[in-house]
Amino acid sequence: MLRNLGLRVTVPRLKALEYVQTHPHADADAIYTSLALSLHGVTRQTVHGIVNDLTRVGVLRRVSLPESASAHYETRIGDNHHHIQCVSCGRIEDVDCVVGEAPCLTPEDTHGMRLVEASVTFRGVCAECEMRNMAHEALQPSIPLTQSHSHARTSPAPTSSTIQAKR
Amino acid sequence: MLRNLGLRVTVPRLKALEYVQTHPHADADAIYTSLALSLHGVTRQTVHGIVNDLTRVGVLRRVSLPESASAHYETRIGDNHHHIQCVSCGRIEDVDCVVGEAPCLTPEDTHGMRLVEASVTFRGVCAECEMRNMAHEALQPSIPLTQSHSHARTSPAPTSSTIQAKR
DNA sequence: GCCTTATTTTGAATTAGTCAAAATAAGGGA
DNA sequence: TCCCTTATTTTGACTAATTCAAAATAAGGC
Ligand SMILES: [Mn+2]
Ligand SMILES: [Mn+2]
Ligand SMILES: [Zn+2]
Ligand SMILES: [Zn+2]
Repeated sequence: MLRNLGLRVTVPRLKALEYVQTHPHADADAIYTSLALSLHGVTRQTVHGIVNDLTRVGVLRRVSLPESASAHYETRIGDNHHHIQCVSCGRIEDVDCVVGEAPCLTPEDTHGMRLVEASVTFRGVCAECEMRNMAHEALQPSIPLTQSHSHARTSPAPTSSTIQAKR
Repeated sequence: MLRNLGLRVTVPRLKALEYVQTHPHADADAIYTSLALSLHGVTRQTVHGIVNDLTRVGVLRRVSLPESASAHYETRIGDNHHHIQCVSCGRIEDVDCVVGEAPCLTPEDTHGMRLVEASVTFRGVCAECEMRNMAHEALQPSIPLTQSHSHARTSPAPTSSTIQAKR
């Protein structure tokens, strides 16, 4: 499978590929952690090399989301799909193209740019996090919204380049 | 303006704000470079503190794009707009909401998540880069697509979690 | 003008990832 | 099956963006 793409078949590559197949949207670190279990001396660099190679030849797709520090990888390629991510726990799920066909959105004004692609990411709160957050609210009576944020810069708030979605 | 938001009015804050107003989508480093010109001892930490504070109180909006390492900031807030970014030089322009109103997209299946927002980023190649690339192509005859990527991991290719856009 | 406390400065740490040279192993040909 | 070339992995160092924490400074209410 890798052979005819000009890549040598190695244990790290096979294990990494298998992991991503069973764990869609895994990031380099998750893959590394998994490989480290079975192989003794794998390093993060190895994993980065692997995902770069596999992405280049088209076996993997690199999924880079806004607000998300690390890149994620998946084997579901070829079909154009979007993603929805929980703003609380970071969990990612696939979302089929909203409009349908692959070319799905076009802006009014491209500012003279040749449009290459449109990236759509939905953000939300998953059921588990919703539940957990409710529990927390019960404990923390009412959040002091206009808190005069003392010394500590408390805001880990995920503000983003996003638009309100219809519900 | 900052005062009644509970923030003290300081020189770094005013300068940073002014810079972002005149340079939409500036990142922390650009702001820092600008401030460093007039103020002598400003540090990057100061800038990060400022953009965090201003983002928290809603004076700035943090724009985080896929494939983009650093966050960008703008004063155009409240209206829901998207962005188009040149994949070659990173230049960012505003794009009005494609669908119109603020709630603009909804996925078929939210996988049980409460939808919070939808982030849409267009990617393209700006006129200048298009021109520059053409010049390069003239020099580099035809790109050997199936290059047996020797030792060097050559791919700085910006693969992304995106969908092909209609042209 | 003083004092409290928010803000900035100083200094260090973290995370995701890249770069390059040396060691190792894949797999095509003998 | 063994060998050799060269791709891949390992080792080790480094960058960029950002955060954390303690000490120094300055805003602005009194
Ligand atoms: Mn996916
Ligand atoms: Mn904008
Ligand atoms: Zn969640
Ligand atoms: Zn450009």
